Amino acid sequence: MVMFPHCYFNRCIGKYGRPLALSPSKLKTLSCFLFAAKYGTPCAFVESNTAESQDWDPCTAPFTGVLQDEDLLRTTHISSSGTSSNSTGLYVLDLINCGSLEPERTLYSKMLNKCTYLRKLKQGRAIHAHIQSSTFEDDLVLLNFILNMYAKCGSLEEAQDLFDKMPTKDMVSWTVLISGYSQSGQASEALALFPKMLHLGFQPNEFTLSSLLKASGTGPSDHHGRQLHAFSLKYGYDMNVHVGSSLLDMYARWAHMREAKVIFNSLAAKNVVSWNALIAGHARKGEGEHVMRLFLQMLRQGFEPTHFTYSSVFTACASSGSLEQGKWVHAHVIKSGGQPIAYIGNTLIDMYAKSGSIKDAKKVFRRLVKQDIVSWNSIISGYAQHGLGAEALQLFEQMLKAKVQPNEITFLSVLTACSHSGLLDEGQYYFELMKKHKIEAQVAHHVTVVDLLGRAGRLNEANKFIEEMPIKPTAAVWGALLGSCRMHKNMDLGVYAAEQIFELDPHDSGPHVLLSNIYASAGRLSDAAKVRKMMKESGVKKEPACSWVEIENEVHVFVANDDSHPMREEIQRMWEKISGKIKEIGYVPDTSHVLFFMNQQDRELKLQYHSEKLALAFAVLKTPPGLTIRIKKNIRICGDCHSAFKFASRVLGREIIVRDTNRFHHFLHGMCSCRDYW
DNA sequence: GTAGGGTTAG
Repeated sequence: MVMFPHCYFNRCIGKYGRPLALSPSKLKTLSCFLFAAKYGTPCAFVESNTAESQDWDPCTAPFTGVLQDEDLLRTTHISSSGTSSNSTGLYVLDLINCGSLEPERTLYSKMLNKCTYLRKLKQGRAIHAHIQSSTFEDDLVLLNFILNMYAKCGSLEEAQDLFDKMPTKDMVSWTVLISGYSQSGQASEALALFPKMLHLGFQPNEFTLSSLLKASGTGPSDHHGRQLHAFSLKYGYDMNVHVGSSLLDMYARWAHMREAKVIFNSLAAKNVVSWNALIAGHARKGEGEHVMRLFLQMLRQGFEPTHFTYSSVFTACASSGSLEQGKWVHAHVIKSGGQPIAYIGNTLIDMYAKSGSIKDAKKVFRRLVKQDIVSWNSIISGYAQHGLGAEALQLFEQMLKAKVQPNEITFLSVLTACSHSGLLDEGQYYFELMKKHKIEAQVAHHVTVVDLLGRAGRLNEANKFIEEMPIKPTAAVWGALLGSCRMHKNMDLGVYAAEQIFELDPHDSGPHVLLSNIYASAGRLSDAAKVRKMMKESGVKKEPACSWVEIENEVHVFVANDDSHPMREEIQRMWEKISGKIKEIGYVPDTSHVLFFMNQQDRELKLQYHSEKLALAFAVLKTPPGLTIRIKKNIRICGDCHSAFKFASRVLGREIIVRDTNRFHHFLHGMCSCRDYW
């Protein structure tokens, strides 16, 4: 390499345009540039962290970075770990024509790697162009670097193009392309390369297999994954910890947890990734207890959880609503210290919101160093689920002020907030606002608008809205209308909506029950019976209702009419006590939500043992007076329980929070936060 | 020397 004369350092200028004197001592801390490409764009600089004043030689110092900007090049100090900061504040001007330096091959590769890591496609392209006019034009290793740069920067077209034109390819070339497709979500393209490479005589290695397996975890069917599994077994790759982890992750993504577990157990050497993949699989299925068990097991075996682990654990806590467990794990994160809160902050917000503590969710949100789109969406959605519509809308406006671009999820949360708080005008306003932000309304957005109009009693408008939808209405859209018809006792439109649903999704029990209830409350008992019969004949089954409460870190599950609980007699006595007290202050059992063909007494009896009531009675037995009771349900709370809980919050003098599949209900002083919208 | 696996909002 040509020696780089020291006078070139004078071309470096400081932050405010003044020449920057780079004394040998400064060279120790500041970076200086070494190379400028003919085209002016790509530049590398070296960090003199190994330098010792005069002995330091810029030509032999290790490369650690690439200059980033185009014309006026502002260098970003890049530490050897690859993270960047602006600490040097060094500006470099006019690097063009500073010499006819011919870069070394390693220089190209280092620069390409930095472009790849920093996702600098433009600079990468310039380096590619430069290489094409050099003697390294056909260098396989350098071409692989370039290929990797295009693939990682998301330009799969350029990657594929280069791959096709490469005079020779090796396993790395194939793996780079496969992983590129796999990482950019183009699973089918990645998987299609597998037979091609076999055909050309290339044997996938552990790297290739991992990438292919990742693709099959998100691909169109688990068929490819099983094929790859067989291949791994044949060549003994299944024992490799990387391939093994990928295999287990692939099965976990297909929710084949039994197979995932078998692979996990068979792994001689497990690592954090294997644990994370297994935990994430169970977390995706909402198996909270299982996740907690695995997490503890992992700790006991001396593995250090990463932010991936915590994210999955919090996701699991969010879906089971285990506030105590979530808090415990949160404390564990803080105690263990090492985990950057930024990575897991968003899952924490979600966990607290879904476990019923919106206050803690807000606290975490406020403390985040940087609030990104996911943070905002999580907190807005949290407020929406708790029926705090005004607060959710306020946050949304704050988000716009903070110049964070909302996406379709943001708007869905905003619309849900309006729907859960009965804010009709606001809902319509924000639905229109989506167009301004160039976000296309999806089915889910339309559902919330139908819901909003329907609840407000504007059923015909809601129907008209559905008719004029630019996309095909789904069962969920008609379901929103049907629910509103039930609420406002509009039988004709309700029947019409139900018919649409039965065509689109004949196996859902919800609409059948709603329709039969609509008939029943209109006095059309024979029609109601017909719907029930239809349900029975077509094998439509209702999901068994259950509720659960968490007491002292343990989850207790209750099923309707459950008489298997060891404390059932005490629980029943407690409910009777509560029931007596609330009847005194005006509670009247609302039997219209129960099967209409029962007599009044049977209906009341049936209602008494609704799972949420059992859960409430149990919680009252097991917790000190005054403490907030948190109950979770796997279906929506029924009208009678809703009414009973309002009275119960008064006679018990404590807050009861119920999370159902739709939202949160905070019962306090005889009222509910949903203001009877649910 | 270049290639691989694990999170988050609906």
